[in-house]
Amino acid sequence: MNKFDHKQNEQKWTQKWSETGVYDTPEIKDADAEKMYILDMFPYPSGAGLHVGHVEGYTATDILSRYNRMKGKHVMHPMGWDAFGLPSENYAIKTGIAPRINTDTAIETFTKQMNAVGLSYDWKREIGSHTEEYYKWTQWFFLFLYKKGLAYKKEAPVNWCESCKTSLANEQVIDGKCERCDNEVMQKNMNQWFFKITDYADRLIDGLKKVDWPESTKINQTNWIGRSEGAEVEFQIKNEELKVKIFTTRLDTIFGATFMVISPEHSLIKEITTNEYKHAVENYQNNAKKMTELERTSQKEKTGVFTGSYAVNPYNGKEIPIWVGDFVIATYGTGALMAVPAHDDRDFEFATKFGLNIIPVIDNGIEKLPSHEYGKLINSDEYNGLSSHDAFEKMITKAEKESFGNRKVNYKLRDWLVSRQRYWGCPIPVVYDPEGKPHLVEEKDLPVILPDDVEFLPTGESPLKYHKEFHRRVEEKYGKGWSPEVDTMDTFVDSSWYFLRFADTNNEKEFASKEKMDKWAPVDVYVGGAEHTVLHLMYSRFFTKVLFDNGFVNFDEPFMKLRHQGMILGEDSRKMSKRWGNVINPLDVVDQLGADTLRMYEMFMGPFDQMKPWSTTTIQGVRRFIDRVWNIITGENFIIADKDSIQKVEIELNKLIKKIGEDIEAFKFNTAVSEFMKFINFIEDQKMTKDQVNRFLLTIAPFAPFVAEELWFNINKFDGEFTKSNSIHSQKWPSFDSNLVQDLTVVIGVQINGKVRGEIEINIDDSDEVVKDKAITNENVAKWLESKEIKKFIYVKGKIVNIVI
RNA sequence: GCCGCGGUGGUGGAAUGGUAUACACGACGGACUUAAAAUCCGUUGCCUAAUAAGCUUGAGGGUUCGACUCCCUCCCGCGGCACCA
Repeated sequence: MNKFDHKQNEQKWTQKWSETGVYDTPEIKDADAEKMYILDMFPYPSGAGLHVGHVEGYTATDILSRYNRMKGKHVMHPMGWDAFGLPSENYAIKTGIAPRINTDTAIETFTKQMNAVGLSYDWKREIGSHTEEYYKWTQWFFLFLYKKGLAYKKEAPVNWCESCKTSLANEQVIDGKCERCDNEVMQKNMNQWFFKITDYADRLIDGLKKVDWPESTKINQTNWIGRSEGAEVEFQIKNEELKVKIFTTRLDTIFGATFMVISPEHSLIKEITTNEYKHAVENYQNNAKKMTELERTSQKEKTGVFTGSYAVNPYNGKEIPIWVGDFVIATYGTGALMAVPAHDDRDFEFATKFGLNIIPVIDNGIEKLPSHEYGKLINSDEYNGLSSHDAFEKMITKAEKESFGNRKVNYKLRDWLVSRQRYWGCPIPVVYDPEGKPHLVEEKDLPVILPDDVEFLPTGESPLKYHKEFHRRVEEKYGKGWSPEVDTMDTFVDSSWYFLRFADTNNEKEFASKEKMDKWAPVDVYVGGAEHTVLHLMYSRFFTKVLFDNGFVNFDEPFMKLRHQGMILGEDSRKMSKRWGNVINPLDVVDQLGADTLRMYEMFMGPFDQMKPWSTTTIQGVRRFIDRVWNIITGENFIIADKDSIQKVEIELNKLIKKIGEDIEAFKFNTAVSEFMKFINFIEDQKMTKDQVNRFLLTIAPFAPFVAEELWFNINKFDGEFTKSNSIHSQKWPSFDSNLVQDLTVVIGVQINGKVRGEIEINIDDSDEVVKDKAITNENVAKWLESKEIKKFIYVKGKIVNIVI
């Protein structure tokens, strides 16, 4: 058996495709031409190079892109680099190699590897978030958001690792610990820049209705935003002019409020604490301050201290003690809550520990307290007997009328902190005057250039702080005493708009022209890992909505259809990692078995979005399949003259073409590959016409572009000259004849009382009577029917017969 | 704890109301070979002498002529959020 020479062919075709521009994005001149924007989440170019997980997602979008090009759509399928980021900076600290140098090296490697896998990117549209041409516009977005009132600076607590001497992003805090050194993360107040994403909370929830995304991703985002509807109610402090405001979603339970708890950071603590309890409260506050987030949330028991003060319930005038407890979160709601121990777990725990009253006020048929279900009110004076819902309405009406409360919606979502005390990121386009007041850099002066020659000092502070030229630039322009912002932006800012830049990569006047964005955006199909279900996807949606509101784009959701690839595990079913020694390098696979094999194997492994382990034996089977395709088609006398078209082959080929098209569109690549295998099993002892072979090759071309191109070229010759227009990847997707894909005769099962007892061959148009006759006279069926009465006869057309006896 | 996804042969999986186990891997038997590899042919859910009967989609119940598929209860695994009032 001959083998497909993957090494020689892959090298040859990669070069020819690139030279002839087979994958260039077409210019849309014809306004009616249907466009298709297919995008992968752009990768961080790490020194480790491409891994098999990348290849899975990229192969899927590649198949989709090739298929849609063949379907005559104008496809844009670009690739770029999310190049700023911490790993490169850490590597630089360790080795002294500047981030720009190791990043560019990694990009070169990635590009080579992607080409080796046969990915059909339009490299003419390549972008990198670390280039001046790109980050000029990232800075422009900062100015834009500021001008729209959506960027502001304030002092706020940030995650701080004392050992690394740096602030950390939320996503770099794993279970309360620093991801790099495993030290517990502290909260530290710093003056930081924020984007006001909370203004868009409701629209970020509502917009999810109109996109085709995995349900779990939508739910994750909705939960992250954490909208909850309730009420704010003010409680008067007994014997004081002060009021404490609480937030509750269960106003209906307010008659069951037997105490109040406020967070240790609450601003009123000083004023309401009585002398008797002052010492204890201050102690408690100091303790809370010292604790890390992790210590505070992982305490087994509730803790708290009494302030000595009482709050007056506005509904019944009852006085309830005010406690301080660290389970109350200062930044959520009002930082104070009314505790209803009969109907809330935490309040119940707290009340039990400190011997506070527990009064049930909801009858929901559950004996055991605490009970959360809604029900009818009890122990609630004039509200007794009302449903929870009606009571809420009546109570809120009273509160609004007497102005001690109002309806309120709260969100878990916080504004987006974008300042990072790091070097390898996009500089924030802000300068400070001698008084320390911030001023925006003017648009015409962008970009604020990130210097390359920084020193990495062991202090952990932003290296830009000590870069003399970076400061001198500002003083020269603005005057003595002026200084630059030395923090850089979160890399998620870079990736919040990159998909728009692809539409117009060389634009020097705008981040992208409206005309080109209208043509290409939004992204039609977006593929990437499930680890981005919240942050990147939500930030991009936020940016898009701001642009929509300001007339830059005519859509307000950036990614219409989204799919996540499942993680590929090591052969031992563990996550691939150096530690387990189970890492598969896709380039080794390309070298040994070829790119077509790697691509088809990764598609064959299982459902696209599911986690699945690598198998070095199963992939051999896929290589065998590629070799069989090669052997059969190059075999002597396999291809027969056109006039002798074989009907049997024609039917199977038409079915194949139909099924593959459907599977690609449904992201069911695993079943598509098995269909190809079935077809090859079938065709082995058949012959095909040249036209049939061509149509088969066209169908498999998106999956195995190298072997398909080689066979296509060998069969069709083209006078030995390869051009863009005679590439198999420039051809039309074959059509199928719907009359041929419908079987005329089928074999169906005959069941008796639901158990299959025999099978019969029927004509698809056979009448019920004919089928019944065939069924009951069938040998295997007849013996079960002897001396039995047929109670019911069911025939589902072309599917099954069931006889009830 | 809450929310979501999943559980099918020895293994990855197919089938989303109609013949469960397609396709592939592995295993076993055979051909070719001095031999091995490669390749090719056959068998392969369990039980069984059997191509007979019976059993089988995490467990139990229900709806239906018919359930991997729909409904209820429970168990297990994975992911996300997590003292959010």
